[in-house]
Amino acid sequence: MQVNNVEELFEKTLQESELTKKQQAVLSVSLNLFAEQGFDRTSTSEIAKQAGVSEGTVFKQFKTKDGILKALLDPMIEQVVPMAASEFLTEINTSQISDFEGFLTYAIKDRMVFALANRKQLKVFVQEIIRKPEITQGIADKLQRLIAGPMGDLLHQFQVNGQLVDWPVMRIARYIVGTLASYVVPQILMGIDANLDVEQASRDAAHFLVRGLAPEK
Amino acid sequence: MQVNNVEELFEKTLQESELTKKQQAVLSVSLNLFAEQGFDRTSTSEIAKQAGVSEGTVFKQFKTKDGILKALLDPMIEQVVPMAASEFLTEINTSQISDFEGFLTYAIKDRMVFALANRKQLKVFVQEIIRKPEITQGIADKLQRLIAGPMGDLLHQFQVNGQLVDWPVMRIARYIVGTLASYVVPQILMGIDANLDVEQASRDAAHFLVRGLAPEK
Amino acid sequence: MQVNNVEELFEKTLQESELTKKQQAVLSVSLNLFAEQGFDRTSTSEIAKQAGVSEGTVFKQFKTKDGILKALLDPMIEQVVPMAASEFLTEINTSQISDFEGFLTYAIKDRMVFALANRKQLKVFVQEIIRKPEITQGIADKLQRLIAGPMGDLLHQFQVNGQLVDWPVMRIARYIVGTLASYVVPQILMGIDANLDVEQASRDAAHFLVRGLAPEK
Amino acid sequence: MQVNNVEELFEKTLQESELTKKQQAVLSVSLNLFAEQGFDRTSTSEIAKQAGVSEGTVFKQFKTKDGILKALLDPMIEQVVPMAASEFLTEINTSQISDFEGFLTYAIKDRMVFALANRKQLKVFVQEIIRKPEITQGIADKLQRLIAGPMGDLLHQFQVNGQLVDWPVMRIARYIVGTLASYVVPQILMGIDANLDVEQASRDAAHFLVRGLAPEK
DNA sequence: AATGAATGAGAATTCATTCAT
DNA sequence: GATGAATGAATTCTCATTCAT
Repeated sequence: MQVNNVEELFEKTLQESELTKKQQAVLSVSLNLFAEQGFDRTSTSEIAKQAGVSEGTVFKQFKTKDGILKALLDPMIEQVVPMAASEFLTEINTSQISDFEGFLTYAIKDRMVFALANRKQLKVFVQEIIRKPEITQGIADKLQRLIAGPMGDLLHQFQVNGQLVDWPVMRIARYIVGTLASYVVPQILMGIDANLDVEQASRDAAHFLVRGLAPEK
Repeated sequence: MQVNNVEELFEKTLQESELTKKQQAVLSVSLNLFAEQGFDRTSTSEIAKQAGVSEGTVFKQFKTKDGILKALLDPMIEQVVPMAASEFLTEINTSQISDFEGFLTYAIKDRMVFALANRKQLKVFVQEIIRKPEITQGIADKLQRLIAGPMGDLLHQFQVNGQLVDWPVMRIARYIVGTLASYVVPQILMGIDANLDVEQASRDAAHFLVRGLAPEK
Repeated sequence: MQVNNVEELFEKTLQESELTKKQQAVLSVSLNLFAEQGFDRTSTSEIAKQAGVSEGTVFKQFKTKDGILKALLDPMIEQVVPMAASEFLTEINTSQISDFEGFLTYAIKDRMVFALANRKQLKVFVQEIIRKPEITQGIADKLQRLIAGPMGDLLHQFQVNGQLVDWPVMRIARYIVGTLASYVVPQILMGIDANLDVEQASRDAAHFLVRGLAPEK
Repeated sequence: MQVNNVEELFEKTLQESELTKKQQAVLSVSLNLFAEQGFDRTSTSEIAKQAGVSEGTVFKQFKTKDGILKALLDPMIEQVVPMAASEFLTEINTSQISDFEGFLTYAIKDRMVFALANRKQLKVFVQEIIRKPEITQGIADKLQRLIAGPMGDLLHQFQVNGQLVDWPVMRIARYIVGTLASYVVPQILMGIDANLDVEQASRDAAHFLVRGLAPEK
């Protein structure tokens, strides 16, 4: 997992798609504009102008303005919760991490990298979440199932191990996510400047969590 | 501090204002619509219709659509950071709280109540923050000054007391805010249903933080 | 006839009217605003604000916005053409002016003073003329009747006298009016600064006209 | 120089532009409506309806209502003063007109034709001048420079020749313009009917001016 | 007579979307 | 696939006017 070159990750994914150069430009420009000024405040004509294509071209591939949004968010959404659940967790198991702090450090670093690599998409995504309550509910359900399911099982293992306090999994998950967010959210909202040392930050966060979540005497 | 009746707090404030009934209705309806569907997706004609007034009336008092937003957020914004700094902190000192966990419990409960009482405004406020980067920067600066200033001094006292780990204040503040947010953000995003037990939640959060932030042996 | 204090002439007329102070203020402010920015670009609320009255008051006396315009122009319109025809011309006869240049000097000076005293009203009036073709036609008819009637008779006398070239009265009137306008129009359009020496200007204009309109050898 | 077919001159210019038929219709209709009822009293929806296009189309090309006005006036404005100064005056010199009356006849006829060919635009232009004092000042400055500069030199030649009275150039220019205006302004204000015999009128005007401006004995 | 909140009919302008070329 | 002129519904905002107090 490389922390570098995270910036161009989206561009590479673009180039591997079947889209023409112009359609790629539309997506790329749209992502930047949506992140900067919001979906509603970005007009399709502005997208066309900045992408150097005609107004018609914007709609040729993506049909509607919402279609562009979907094309931007769908690939990422599938990675947020599911990847956390499947690839990510199995990778955990295979690497035989039985150490809670090690697990936390790894998991937090992984999600930090993901968040930074998809900073703009996440910003757009958060906008959408706020705007559409039905989405919010859907996300909440998925999260709850994740915490109750695979993630819960994992945490439960650490509780049985005597490495994790005996609180409800929901409460534990809350603190983990909150701590992760305290590093990631400012990065997403602020923009470029942010030179977050991911290695250090994930170790710090894990350290704090391990202490706060240690079994009570 | 009353946790109940939080819902009608805004309505009461409205009635004490100098606005006519109709203008109050405009503000009240606007807050709900902005929170539900976002500022950009709410048309002034929809506001007028739901408030039972003419379109002209909407603009008579607030001049522009942004004027309505300002009328909704300004009173609250002045309470977010400053109140945390002045009234709130002095109240802490006068009540002679030398106990870190006590301090945390009180502070967290206070901000939770504030957040729940201003749930809708905060939702609208968050939308604005995301939309206008210049605002974000302003908020960030204020926060940093708060943490470096009064809040930092307070935390430093606890460090000297031997009740708080010797990490940079910024890091400590990060975890406190992150933990608080982990309770409050879902409430803000979800809507009414969520019946958070503020007393219990603030005790839980403070307890977790005290363990995570205890001085290292 | 005083050339001085021409500025306050309208204000004095106002004070002699039966209008209340507030209604006078409405008229006075309206005249200035109409002259500066045009009738259409002046809103009744702006009038109210500048006049220091409520929006309702503006309509109490004058019923409609057009009513204000009418109240401003009517008194002046009755002086433009008719006065030229009646009071003015009879005064000429009684003073026994048989000298063409004397007549011209007097007549031009009289109309110059009138124009300068009613500068703002004339500006508003010209705007109206341009806007409403039906008015234009009415004015044109009146003028033509004046020139064919009393003014024509007068000019004809000078032709019989051998002091005026034997051209159609219409043509002669054209040059007289054009020459007068060449002094007055810039004053009306420009504003205050222009300090026209009415005495000198009327003598100059008359002198030029007498030479141009002298009988051909 | 053809006096006939002046009516369709604007239409021809339109067709030679790069505008689509619909955009041409917008301009053409706008010119007529602005001239008839004034800029402020003409709504963009009325323009759209009469031009047989959608409201969106009106703004696609010209961005704003003022943009339409600009598109109508700009081409003409560049001809009013400058052309009088450059093309026009040089043409005078090359044709070796040393006769003052000949010069006047030519110049007046030229400007009459120009005014009649741009009757509607001039009407709209005059509306603008009255409305925007800052424009008025600009025009006045240009005119003054023209009269002080090339036009003044020319007039001075005639004074040296002994063909022109020894008055200040400003005064002479005033009478020339006033006399020209006395023919042209009624045409502009009245509308179509006016069948002005340009040949005859320019000869008449020049003749009158030559007499009024002859050197004093 | 005066007030000023309220009205509602438009006004200019924007914008996602379509479609003939 | 790409273009860009054209669309028309929707949006924010203005303004003359009314009316209860």
